[in-house]
Amino acid sequence: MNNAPASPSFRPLYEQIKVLITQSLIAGEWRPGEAIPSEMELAARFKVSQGTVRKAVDELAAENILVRRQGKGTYVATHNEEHTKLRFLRLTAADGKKELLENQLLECNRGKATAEMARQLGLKTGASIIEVKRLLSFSGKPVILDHIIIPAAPFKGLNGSKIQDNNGSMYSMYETQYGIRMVRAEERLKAIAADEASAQLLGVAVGTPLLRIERVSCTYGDKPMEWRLGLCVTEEHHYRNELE
Amino acid sequence: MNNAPASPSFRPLYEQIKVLITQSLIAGEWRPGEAIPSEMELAARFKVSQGTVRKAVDELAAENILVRRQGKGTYVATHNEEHTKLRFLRLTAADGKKELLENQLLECNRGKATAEMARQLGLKTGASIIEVKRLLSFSGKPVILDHIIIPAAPFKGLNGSKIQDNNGSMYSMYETQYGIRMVRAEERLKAIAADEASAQLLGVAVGTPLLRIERVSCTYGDKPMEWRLGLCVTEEHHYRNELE
DNA sequence: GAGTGGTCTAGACCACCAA
DNA sequence: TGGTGGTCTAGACCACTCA
Repeated sequence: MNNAPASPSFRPLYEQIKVLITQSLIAGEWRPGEAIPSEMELAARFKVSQGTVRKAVDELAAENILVRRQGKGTYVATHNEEHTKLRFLRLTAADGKKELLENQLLECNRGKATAEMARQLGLKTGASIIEVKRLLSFSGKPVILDHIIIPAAPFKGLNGSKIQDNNGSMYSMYETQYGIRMVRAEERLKAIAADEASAQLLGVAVGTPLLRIERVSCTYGDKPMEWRLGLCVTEEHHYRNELE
Repeated sequence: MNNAPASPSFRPLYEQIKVLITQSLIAGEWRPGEAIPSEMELAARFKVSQGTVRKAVDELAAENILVRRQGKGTYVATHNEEHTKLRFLRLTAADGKKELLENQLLECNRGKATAEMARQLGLKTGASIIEVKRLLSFSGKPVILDHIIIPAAPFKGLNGSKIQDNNGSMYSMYETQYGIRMVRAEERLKAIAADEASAQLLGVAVGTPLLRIERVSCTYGDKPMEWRLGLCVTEEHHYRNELE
């Protein structure tokens, strides 16, 4: 119905629709795993043509924020399903075999954000945080030692048992317990030598080369919500990456 | 003009157009950096509407195979321009500063593919290959020790001086000298300890943890064309990655 | 069969670029 | 000023899912 691109703010209509849909996701109007309204309904709601909604949804689907299912509808993407559960876990066995993943919780404490951590997570220095340490094992062998920090405010009441429930997927837990979905993450990888504490937990010799993965994960609107440091034994595993 | 999806092979028209465009790229009809025909011309050539061509080109642009420039035309993507030159190089300084990159050629030999290498590159065991070893330095400090293997057939006449010419970018050289563009790559990362030879060349102590990057790069049609093993000192650098 | 997303078309107008 | 890609619309028909 709106024939010309809106003159005041010159951004394409479909980008404005994208923003509106994202805002509804932030507001929790549709939770992870739920269906959003059909293209026709959205078109009516935003007073644009179906094609414009389609382009907005196409891009959100390309960003793994929505999932289209032909004949059924468009859904809010989730880390819960088998296929997408470990989407951010790039570590696989060298021989490509599928492995059983075990999760051992080591610590779960409250604390205050350091200046550096506050900067990473967009908080104020000294803000309340939750700190988790855990050990992930593949087929019984320790492989990843994780140190995870999240702001306490959005994750009220989080404790060790909630983490244990979701068979090791923190992202799955964030979604089902708090409706918070991580849509993007940035990682920095380095090779380091295992120190005494890490070596003992991972069952390797001190000085063993480890892959150090530092990750900041963001929810809708690129808002950082989790900082994570993983130390990985890469003797029998490697980190897969695709460049395009 | 074609109102119904073609009945014999049921694939969307725009996918067929994508294939046709890709074939022209393989055939070298348009070389890296050149403009391809306008959307209207392509639509006429393939006897479809402009919108269908647009969708095909959109996807090829999303895959970094084509580049659209509003008001000018659509171009074959390249590794030559400043912005895209080091697209596959994910290593950056820890402090984010820009650095001067130097390239020191160590070896450039002909050889025969081992069974494993032949498998990786889609060749027959014993096929002729070219083997390159080089050292990349950032601001004078050695950082990456590369071992590169490519099939000899498509790269006739390649030698050390051609590698030196393109200020260290092999991909740039492949394009300008042979019209072969790498569009995709798959990497496997591990942490290993520096052996004697690597340690000496990289100027670190034996046993220093190194980031080991194994990469297979593919040209149009996902045809593998280069295998590469990089050993990286990550004391002052890290490998950046974005997960979506 | 009704409803959803998926494809294709045709035509209008806008923004950008170069001559 | 003319050509290019970019946006938006409207309508037709196809493919898939489910009741």
